[in-house]
Amino acid sequence: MQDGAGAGAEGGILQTLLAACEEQARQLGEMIADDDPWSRTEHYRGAARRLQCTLGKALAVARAVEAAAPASSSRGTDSPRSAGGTVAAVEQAQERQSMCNKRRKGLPRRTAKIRVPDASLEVIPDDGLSWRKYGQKDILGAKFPRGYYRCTYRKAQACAAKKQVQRSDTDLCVFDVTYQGEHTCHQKQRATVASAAHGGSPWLASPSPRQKQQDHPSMQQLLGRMGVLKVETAAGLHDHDRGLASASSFSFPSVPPPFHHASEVAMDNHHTAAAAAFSPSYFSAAPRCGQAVVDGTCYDVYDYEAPAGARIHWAPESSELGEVVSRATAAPVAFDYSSLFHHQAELEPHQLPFPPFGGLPHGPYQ
DNA sequence: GAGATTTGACCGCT
DNA sequence: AGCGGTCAAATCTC
Repeated sequence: MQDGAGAGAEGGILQTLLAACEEQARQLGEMIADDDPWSRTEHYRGAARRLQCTLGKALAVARAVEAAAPASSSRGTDSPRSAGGTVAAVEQAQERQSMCNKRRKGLPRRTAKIRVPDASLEVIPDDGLSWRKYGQKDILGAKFPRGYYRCTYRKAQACAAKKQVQRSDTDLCVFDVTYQGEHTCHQKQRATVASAAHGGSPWLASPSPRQKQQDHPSMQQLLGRMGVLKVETAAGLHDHDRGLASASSFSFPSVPPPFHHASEVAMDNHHTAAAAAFSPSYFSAAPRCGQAVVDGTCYDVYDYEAPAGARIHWAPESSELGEVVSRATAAPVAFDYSSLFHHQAELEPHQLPFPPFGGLPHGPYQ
């Protein structure tokens, strides 16, 4: 392992830069939390630019560190990057736990981080699929237990899909959701959502899951309310109609990382000042791939793992910050959400931690 | 009573 | 040996 003074100095710089990123991201979050999100576009843009500037510096340092590190850096052992900053350290600790799980099972795993605005909330958005809890475990080093879920139709339709839900230690508003295996069942996701509106489907362990399901809109419900998708980029605004057809043409332009895009989703419901942003960003080792704010409830969706071959270039197998940064910098990509739906052989829509916009006219969601 | 959740015990991997 | 993942009986909710 490279442990030279140069790498150490770069690690210190990286730590400083990432700390600045964290602060700027926090400021951006505070702006978003303000009352009138629609009149603060310029503030968002300014904050995003500052964040982009700082992240650009951090990326340059990370690239240098990555270039200096051996190609075969192990993920399970200590690496020089691990001392590079608090974010990286936390992510690496999470990665260690995750890798322990990966070694156990060969099934593909995808991890999403879902943010809720209120740390007191005990449930996270329903993903539209029906899950049954089969276990809960206290995880070493984790403040919160991990819940184990599998598809409700495991026996009826031999569906092997599973997921694990664990609240983040560092941010009570964040839930780490790990999906494992694929849904081979034919459960009607949208129907599930409809049933949730009438009493809910079980999703998370909570004192009264059936009751609480009514109190929080599912991601499917959130997206179902979306009328117009306004994608705001540095070049301006683009409107997209709802539905799969739009999702198919929903492709962000290629811009230099780290702050590729900022987008907003307008809702057709007047009384819900709702906005959603989709911005693959790199201020976290787990890039956010989606966010929705509905009825004052904000949901961030991250995804930092993907099945091999899936066109999620910012989702390396290892979520070590250094690797994320390196790949993102070395090969800037146009994040193409449509690829998630086009390449079904590689990544089925129902494998996603959240449903496609407006649902699917065909396929597993029917 | 059916179906879902809880929870302690067990299994298997590292 | 320690830990994460799963099982299954007990319990809960509707």
